[in-house]
Amino acid sequence: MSSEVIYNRIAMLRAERGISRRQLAEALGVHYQTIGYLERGEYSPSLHLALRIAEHFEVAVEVVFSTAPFPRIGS
Amino acid sequence: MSSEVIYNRIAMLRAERGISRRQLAEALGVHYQTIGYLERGEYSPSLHLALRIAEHFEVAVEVVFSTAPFPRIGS
DNA sequence: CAGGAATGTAGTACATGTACTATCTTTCTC
DNA sequence: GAGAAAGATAGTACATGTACTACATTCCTG
Repeated sequence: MSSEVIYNRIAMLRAERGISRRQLAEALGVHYQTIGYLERGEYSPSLHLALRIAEHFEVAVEVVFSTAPFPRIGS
Repeated sequence: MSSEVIYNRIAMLRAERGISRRQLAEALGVHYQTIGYLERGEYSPSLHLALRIAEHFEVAVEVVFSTAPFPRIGS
């Protein structure tokens, strides 16, 4: 029961960098559908994958993932 | 195959604060054996648990977990 | 219109994370 | 020495994360 929702900004970070899910998946070495599942919130990644995603975007884990919803862009 | 090793400093943080595994487990709402498994490296936590652990110790996720081994105390 | 790129949906299969119980050591303290 | 506290080991059961395949949809471009 580790079932609380985790919010993420993968889609935003991806949009910001202008890369597709497939490109991100390839860079991370995971299946491209896995990125889709994460962005849609169907489940949250393992810690290992989360660390690699944050590392790939060169940000802290908390910048990408949070137990609380991220604020909208206009603060 | 999210099977790469993740290192953690849970035992150190716990020692620093002088709390037992059971106390930490209780504070986090997980089974005390789960903390044991994590400290022994038998597996790494879910992202949700990792976020809660970092939050509990009031540090960033990367302070507690890393894909690379943590340096020993005498740097 | 044909075709490709990006995304969504559906479903199977397998590995891993977590809970839980029980038993064992070791260490500390009375 | 008895008992408690902390930790280790072993094993079962179940939920979730990831891979993978196939197909549908939308949008863009030649």
